[in-house]
Amino acid sequence: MSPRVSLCDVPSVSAAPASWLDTIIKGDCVAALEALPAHSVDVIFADPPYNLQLGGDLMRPDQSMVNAVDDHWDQFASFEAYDAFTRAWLLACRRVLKPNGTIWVIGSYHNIFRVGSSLQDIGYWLLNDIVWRKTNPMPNFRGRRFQNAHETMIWASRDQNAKGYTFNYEALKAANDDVQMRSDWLFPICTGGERLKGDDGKKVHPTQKPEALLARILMASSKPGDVILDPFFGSGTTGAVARRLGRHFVGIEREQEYIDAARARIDAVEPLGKAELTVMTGKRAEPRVAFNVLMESGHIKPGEVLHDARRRHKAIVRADGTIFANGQAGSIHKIGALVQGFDACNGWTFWHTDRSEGLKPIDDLRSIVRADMARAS
Amino acid sequence: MSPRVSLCDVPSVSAAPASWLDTIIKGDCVAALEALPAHSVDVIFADPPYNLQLGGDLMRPDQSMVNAVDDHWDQFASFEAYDAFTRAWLLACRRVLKPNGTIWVIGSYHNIFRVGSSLQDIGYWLLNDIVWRKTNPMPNFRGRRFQNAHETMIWASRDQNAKGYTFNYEALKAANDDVQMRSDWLFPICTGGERLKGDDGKKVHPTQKPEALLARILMASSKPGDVILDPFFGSGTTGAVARRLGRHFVGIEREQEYIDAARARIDAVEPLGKAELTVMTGKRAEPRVAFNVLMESGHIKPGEVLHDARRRHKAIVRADGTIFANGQAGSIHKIGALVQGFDACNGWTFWHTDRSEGLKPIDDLRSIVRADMARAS
DNA sequence: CGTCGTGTTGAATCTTTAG
DNA sequence: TCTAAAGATTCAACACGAC
Repeated sequence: MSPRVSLCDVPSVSAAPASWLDTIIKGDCVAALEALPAHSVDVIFADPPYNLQLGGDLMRPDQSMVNAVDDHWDQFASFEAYDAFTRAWLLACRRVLKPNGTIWVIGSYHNIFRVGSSLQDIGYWLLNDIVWRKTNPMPNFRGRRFQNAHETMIWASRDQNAKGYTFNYEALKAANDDVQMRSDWLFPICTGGERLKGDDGKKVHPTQKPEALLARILMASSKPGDVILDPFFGSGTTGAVARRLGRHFVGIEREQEYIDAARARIDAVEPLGKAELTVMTGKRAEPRVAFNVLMESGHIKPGEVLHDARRRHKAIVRADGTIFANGQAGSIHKIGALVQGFDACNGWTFWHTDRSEGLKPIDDLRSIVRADMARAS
Repeated sequence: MSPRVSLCDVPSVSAAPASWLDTIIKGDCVAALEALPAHSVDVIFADPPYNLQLGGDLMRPDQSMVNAVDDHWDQFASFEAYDAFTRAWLLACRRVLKPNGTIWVIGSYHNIFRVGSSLQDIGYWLLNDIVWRKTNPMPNFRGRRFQNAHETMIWASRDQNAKGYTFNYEALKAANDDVQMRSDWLFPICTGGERLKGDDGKKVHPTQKPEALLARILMASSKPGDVILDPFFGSGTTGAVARRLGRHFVGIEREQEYIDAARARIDAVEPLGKAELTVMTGKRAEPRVAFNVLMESGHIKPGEVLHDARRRHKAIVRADGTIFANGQAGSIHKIGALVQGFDACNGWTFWHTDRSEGLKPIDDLRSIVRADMARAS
């Protein structure tokens, strides 16, 4: 845990393990990075402040308050200030990165465009942007925007012409039902037993990342024995996953509270054996097809009339993806319930198209769309 | 199709349709934008050059050549040159945008970070970043990166404090099986019969966007009759979808070949009828009905007791249109908040009448009054 | 031991109108 | 251009107690 190590330009294939390996360095990330040897790190994962720029409090519809990220470390005076901060830590990271090393940075639309531009300006070479799709994101409570259901990660090499960075293409493909791993990943946010909580039962860190996300990142872009650096260590997810996967880690963190929690967490991790390190991960099911998908894919057209199985009721499809009957518009479920006088209805089985083959439930069309999607992917 | 129209600052509610509506303007996009009146456009969709920075030709494993986007319009000498270009057209767009207008920009990791930063620097306010997940993306042939399976769109308002931009939240939600629309969208890329092809059988435009994508964008963020501008019109997907959905369009394009293809394509589009285009709206769009109107119309009488849904609280209606509980009188909202100990409350859904049918929210009475008003008018 | 109902929560740039 | 008031708004998990 001593940040003061002798500077050396050896590409870190030294025999004796460095003293800063598998430790958490307390302090400012730029200063700590500058005390590390150059070209000593294989992969960097960085989860910097997002610069959320929140206004006042936000209330849920039930009048409970949303626990906002309003910590002091997320406050920046301007885009210029945030850019200066971003450039500083990205430059310091680039110095400690091996020539064939890569960096991952995660962010939201508040900051990721600043980060991406800075990466390019500094000389990093973008390899991919990866979308983390959340299975269970927070809703948009006011109904004035789309639900913010993803975050973006940028994967970049140190230089445009960097050769030989690690990318375990074959392993990823094998783990992904023998098709290459895409740039959109589906994971739940970190909740339940994985989420670190203090004695008061409250979450230790406001933005703890799920281990599954880090596991895929490290399995994809590093090898056992590699050195993984996280300049915004927080609750230590990067360290915990690195240790479990047989990688070395270096964390940098300013807050003692986070350091203590991270160290205890990492100490409790049982590293996997060599055999188990081969491969993991897999595809998550995602069969949901909403009614608008049927329209957008051309299987149902605006103006078409839908019937129930006995032709007692009918409804007209509109371009916005709602259907119209009895003077009211709404979802296939709502209108299905309305015309029957019920509280609820499964519109997929209730409503039918009436074409040359006769009445067919619209659920049949959904099956076709699902088959198309499966064949295409 | 005359780019030279007289400059006017009228907010475009002029009686006679402007001559540039539903036309394709030939020329440089910044010059053409500067010839349009200020504050005249509701929604902009822009698909700018991606600045792809491709090195040499890309070969598939079978040594066939990938038909990369290497047109001259996609060549920029440096990030600085691309940024200057980006700022210029984004500034010109901002001038023609109505105060409550919004802009969509689509891009890939090559350019979207430059675009997003420029949007923020210029003063646009980011509303969402939307991920277009492709069901059938091009594979990564080299196996050195993740399959690039998505593109990113940024949705932004003209200013941070812009009020009243169009977002058809309720319709999107209804079409999405009654859950709010997320920021990750799944669509196939444009292929098959939809893809414009020349006499030689080759695709007319290298990056033709699918109509389904534009349809969701326009259904989400515009109304029938709105003006939709596309400064990089290309093969005219924006115009074709706008026409079909009953919106006006303005396209700007430099290449005569694209203009010809787009015009023929748009001319063949059959606009949908008014009924199919009606968008489902929620309570926000309903005329305001104050509580005292319920009393004046006899739907609620002074002295009646209101309850919350679980009969935990009650209040008495007074002749002046206030209600009384816990020793205080005030609006249905204020007293609803008071009895619950909250800062705010929607009294329309909180308070219920208790008559022969049991508890019913007073919002139901408001619906009846609205229906009466509609019938009378 | 389940099931059901209730309550809590997560990186959030989250309203509109009248006066 | 202010402020105050009206009024609109949530999805997937998890935890916990009751039964």
